[in-house]
Amino acid sequence: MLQYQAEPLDLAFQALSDPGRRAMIERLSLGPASVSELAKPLPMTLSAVVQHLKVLEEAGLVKSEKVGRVRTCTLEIRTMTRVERWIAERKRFWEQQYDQLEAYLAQAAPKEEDK
Amino acid sequence: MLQYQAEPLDLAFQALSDPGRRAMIERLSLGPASVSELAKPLPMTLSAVVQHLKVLEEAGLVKSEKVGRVRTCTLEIRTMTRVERWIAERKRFWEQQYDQLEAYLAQAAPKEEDK
DNA sequence: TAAATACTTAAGTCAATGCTACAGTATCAA
DNA sequence: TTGATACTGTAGCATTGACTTAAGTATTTA
Repeated sequence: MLQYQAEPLDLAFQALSDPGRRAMIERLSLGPASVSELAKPLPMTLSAVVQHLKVLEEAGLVKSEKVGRVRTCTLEIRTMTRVERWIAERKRFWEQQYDQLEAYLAQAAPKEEDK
Repeated sequence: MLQYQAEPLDLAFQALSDPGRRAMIERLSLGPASVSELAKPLPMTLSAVVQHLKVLEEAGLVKSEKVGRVRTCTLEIRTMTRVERWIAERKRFWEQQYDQLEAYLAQAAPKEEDK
């Protein structure tokens, strides 16, 4: 699947496709948290959470720093924005095309209210 | 991975994580297309494209209809919007929290310009 | 200093993915 | 009716992915 050079968007969408990882992102959108805080509500071992965290960090969606024995994680909002933007752009093209159709229909058979 | 009941967002993010499938979405954002039109620019067999198409349809990102021997595919903009919204909401929470921090800092040590 | 805490790392397992090849099945066109 | 089009469907294969268990390593706390 990702045996070629994976691009940023591949990694981000892939990371967001897992409900556990999305739960972690949801928690982090409320503010920084430690690894065990992220793990607490999830039905899996700490080990698994650490692995999910790695996926999120490699996707650039989360960054973390260790102080003492606690690793604190924070959301990387810029990557979220990049993902949002990709979708917004596709929607924009779609709507443009839709507008063109409307314009065409309007000139072909103008509605009363548009005359 | 998806051995439990997969939710809509799981499927959508998963579908969007593949560059080939994103290319198909990009093409469809410009307007409807047949399966072979979608396949033409992609470095894989038609068979593979059909399989990707199935993933996109199951995620609700694309719908298609067959007329004669041609299957025409169109983008399902509403699912795109749902994905966009999930991200926008996380960003909103994040920014709220950021605003609160700013407000706190402002009352703790007001800057000249804010007095 | 001994015990608890908070991770960290490495196997190992098993299902899910992304392909290709190959063998169809309906249209449509001459 | 013969051939080309435009898919469709399935088997097989190599990778990836999402865990768990088990065995650490630093830091704090008592």
